[in-house]
Amino acid sequence: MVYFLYIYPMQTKAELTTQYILETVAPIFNQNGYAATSMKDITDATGLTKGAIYGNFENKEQLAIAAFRHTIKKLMKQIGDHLEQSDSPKQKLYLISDFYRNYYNYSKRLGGCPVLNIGVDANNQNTLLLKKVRQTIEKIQDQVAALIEKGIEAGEITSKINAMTYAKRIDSIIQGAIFMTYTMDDEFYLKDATDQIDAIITNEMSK
Amino acid sequence: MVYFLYIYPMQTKAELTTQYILETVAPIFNQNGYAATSMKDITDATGLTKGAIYGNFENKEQLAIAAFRHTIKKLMKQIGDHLEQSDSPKQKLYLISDFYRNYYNYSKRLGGCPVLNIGVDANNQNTLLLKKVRQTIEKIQDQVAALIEKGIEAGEITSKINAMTYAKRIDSIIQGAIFMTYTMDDEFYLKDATDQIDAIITNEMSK
DNA sequence: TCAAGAATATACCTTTTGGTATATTTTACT
DNA sequence: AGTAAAATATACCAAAAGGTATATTCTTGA
Repeated sequence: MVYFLYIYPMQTKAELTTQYILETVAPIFNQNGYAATSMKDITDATGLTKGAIYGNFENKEQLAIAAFRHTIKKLMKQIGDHLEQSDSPKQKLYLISDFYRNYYNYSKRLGGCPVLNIGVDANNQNTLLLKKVRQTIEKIQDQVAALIEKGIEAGEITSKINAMTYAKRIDSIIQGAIFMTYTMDDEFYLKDATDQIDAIITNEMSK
Repeated sequence: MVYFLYIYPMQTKAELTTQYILETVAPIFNQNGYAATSMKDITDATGLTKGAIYGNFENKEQLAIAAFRHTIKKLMKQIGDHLEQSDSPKQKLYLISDFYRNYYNYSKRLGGCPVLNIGVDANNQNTLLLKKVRQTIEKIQDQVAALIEKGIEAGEITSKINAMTYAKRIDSIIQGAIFMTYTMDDEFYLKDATDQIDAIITNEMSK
């Protein structure tokens, strides 16, 4: 019995199993969608039985929700880490653009863009999941808008623009480029869109 | 027997049934996605039995493909009709923007945007359906690019821009706005995006 | 109007679905 | 080390899935 191993992580074996299930299952739900993912897909991928899955999650829907949250958490952390390269709000805006420039390769590991995939999949299908997607989009937009506001306060960005309008506009452009890049399997869209966003920051938002 | 009734439409009763099935089923597939639409959903919605459905379509997949084509045909006709309001290529570009400005209300009747919904749904799921979506996107972009080229020839649009680049950029912006409008149930995105496209036509594309 | 052929309905099949009760194993703490 | 509790596996369930063979009904053209 190696007791000390359990002291620092403060995780029981069961909690690790829950995390393992989410890590394994999240990309599958993201890629296939809710209805197209069966419990057999899940047991096959994890190597666990239904007993184990249903011991950790109430049902398929709750598992899908937890899986989405797991992916979003990872994604948000990744973006946050990327933004630490600069302290300037304006530079952080460029860094957001920079993050999405290479988003195709990165998000493939997640099973695609969770916001796009689950957003479309849940629309008119799963109310709870759609709610989570909306919360995520709102959170991202709030953060971008806050960054713009900070830039205005810092004198880097012109006060003539409306922060939330630009946050929504940038978000919308990025989501469109993600959809096009995936559907056409062509990175042109993400490269071009991020170029355009850079131009917006430089030409419209800068003082 | 009212023979003349069948002279002009040149459609047998069976052909009308096929059309009726597609008209009824297309919005369901579009809204729910392929996997989440069951044959029971289809028989319930049409009031027909499996015998009738499978008499008219080989299987569920072929029905879904035919349904997608049916919706796209309707959509493309609608756009084409809308563009007839002007002969000027540049004005036609404004009309495309104008069409998508009110796309939320219009596309709801189709069960959502077929390009977005089926595009995301078919990605990594259904090869044939994804192929059809790609063909549709390419067709739309080719038409927009052709319009820009014509505008350049007519001296309405500057020859400095690359037609296909702008066609893809506009398409990507629109798809993003459609996704955001549906997911957030907020027409701001489509209104703002079409405003931005108008600005691009006026400020970047005009001579 | 009637017969042949086409279209549709009925009844059924196998497989898979999400989910669960219970048996077994593993974990964690004294 | 032993035991209670927690976690996981096994075996099963009813319902729903996509699909089909066959019976029935409807269309069509002579």
